[in-house]
Amino acid sequence: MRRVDIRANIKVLVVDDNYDHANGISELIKIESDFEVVGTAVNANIALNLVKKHRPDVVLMDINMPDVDGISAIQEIKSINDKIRVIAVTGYDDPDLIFRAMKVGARGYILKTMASSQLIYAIEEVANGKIYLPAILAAKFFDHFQKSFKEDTECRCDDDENLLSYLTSREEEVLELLTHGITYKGVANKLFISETTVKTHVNNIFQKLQVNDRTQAVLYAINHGISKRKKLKAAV
Amino acid sequence: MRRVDIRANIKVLVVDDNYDHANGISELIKIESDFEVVGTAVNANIALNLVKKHRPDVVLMDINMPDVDGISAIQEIKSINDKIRVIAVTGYDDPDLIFRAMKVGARGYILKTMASSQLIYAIEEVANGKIYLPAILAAKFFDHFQKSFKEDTECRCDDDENLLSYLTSREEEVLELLTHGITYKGVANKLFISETTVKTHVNNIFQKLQVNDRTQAVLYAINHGISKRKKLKAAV
DNA sequence: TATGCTTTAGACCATATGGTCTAGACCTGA
DNA sequence: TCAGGTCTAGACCATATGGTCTAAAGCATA
Repeated sequence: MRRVDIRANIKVLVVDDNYDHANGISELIKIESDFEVVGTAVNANIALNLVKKHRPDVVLMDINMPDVDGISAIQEIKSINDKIRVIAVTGYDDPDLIFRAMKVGARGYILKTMASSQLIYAIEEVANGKIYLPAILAAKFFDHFQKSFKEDTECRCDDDENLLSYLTSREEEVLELLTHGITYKGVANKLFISETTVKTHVNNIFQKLQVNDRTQAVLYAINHGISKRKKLKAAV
Repeated sequence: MRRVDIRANIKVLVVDDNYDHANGISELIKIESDFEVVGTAVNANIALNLVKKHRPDVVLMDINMPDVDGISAIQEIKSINDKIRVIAVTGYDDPDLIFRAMKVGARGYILKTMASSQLIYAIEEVANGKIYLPAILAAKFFDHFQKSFKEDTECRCDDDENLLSYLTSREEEVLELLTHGITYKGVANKLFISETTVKTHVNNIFQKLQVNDRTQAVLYAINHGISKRKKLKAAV
C-alpha cells in the first residue's frame, strides 16, 4: 500500500469551541494534506453526533484549560467507538492535563503553538496507530506518571518498612483469612486449630501491626498489600 | 556548550546478568560513542554499589522476563538518587513489562534487537532529560496504560447491583467512618450522635449489604468503592 | 392531613472480640 | 545441649459488637 493511499483515506474531525479556530484548522488540513475533513464542531454534543455520523479516523479535540470538559468529551467519543483515535489540542502543557488526556484514551497531544506541519504529521502518525507525544510533553507526562506511582508506593509499602514483614507465616495465614471477613471460629475451622489459638495469633498480629482490632488489621493488610489481588477478590 | 562536551560528560553504567552481554555493550558504547562507561555489573547488588560509587548519569538495566528483579533494581537505584536516569534493556516488548518499568521510574526502554546506533541515541536522549520510547513500544505502553484505567472505572461503577446505593446518606457516612477502623464510640463522637444511634445505623447497614459484621461491611465498602461513589455523586 | 422514610435513641440480651497470663510441644541454630 | 522463636491452647475477665424491639421527632410528598 502506497503512502498516498493511506493519507487520502484518513478522515478527520475538528473540534474547537472557537468557531474561527475550528475553521482555520480545517482549512489548514485541507490545504496542507490529503486528509478528508469530515466536519468541524464547536462543542461536545455536535462532535458526538458527527462522530456517530462520519466515523472519523482521527478527532482533533480542543481541550480548554478552564473548561476541562474536553477530557470527558474524549471519554465519550471512545465509548462510542474505541477505535477512533483522538488527539488532544490545547495551549497548555500542564503535566496533569497531559496525563488526564492520555488516561482517558487520547493517542496524541499537540500544542496550538506548534507548527502546522507538526499537526499534519501528528494526524498521520496517530491514524497509523502510533502515539504522538513530542519529547518535551512525553517527559512531562512520564514525570507525572512516575510521581503518581511513587506517592502510591511510598505511602503503601516502604513507609514504615511494612509491619506485615514481622508476621510469622502462620500469622499471615490467619490475617489473610480475616481479610475475607470470617470469624475466629471460621478461621479455626479452616486451619484445623482451636479458637483460642486463633485468638492468640490475632493478638500477636495486633501487637505487631500496632492496631487495636480486626478491622484495623484488615485495613492495614489491604493497604499494605498482603496481596494486591486478594484485595480485589476479598469476599463478601 | 558544544554537543561533544555534553556527550563526553555522560557517565554510563551497564547492568546485565550475562557477563558477556554486559561487556559487549560496554565495548560497543566505548567504540561508538564518547560516553564514559564507569562500570559493568552482573547483578543488582554490584550495580547498587557502583551507582553509589560513580554516580552515573545513565544506567542501562537489563530486565529479564522470568527473573523480574530488574524492576525492583530500578526502584532501588531511583531511591538512592532519583536523578539517575535508567534505561530498561530487554528482549521482551510485553506491554505490562514496559508499563512496570516506566512505572518505577525508567526513562527509556530499548529492545536488545535494536541497532546499536539506537542504543547510543537512547542514552544521549535520556541523559538530556528526554524519554526514549520507540513508537511501537510507546503504542504498547499507552494501550496498557489506558486499558488499566478503563478497567478501573468499569469494574467499580458498572455493577448496578451495588448494594451501597441502598444506603441512606447518613448510613454511608457511618460506613465511611467504619472503613477508617474506628469504633462505635469514635463514630458517635465524630458525628455528634449517641453510640446507640450508631449501632442502629450499623445494623441497618448490615441488613442492606447482607453482611454479618463490620469487617465484612468495610470490605464490601472498599471493594465496591464507597469513596469513588462519593466523588461521582459530588460531580453530579 | 396522612403516610412513609430518615434520623435519632433507648432497653435487653447473647455472643464475639480483645487483653493478659501461663505453658507444653516442636524446631532450629549457636 | 540450650536458648529462642513458633505454634499450640487453656483460663479469666472486660468490653465491644451484634440482634431485636420500640418509639419519638423531623421532613417530604402524595
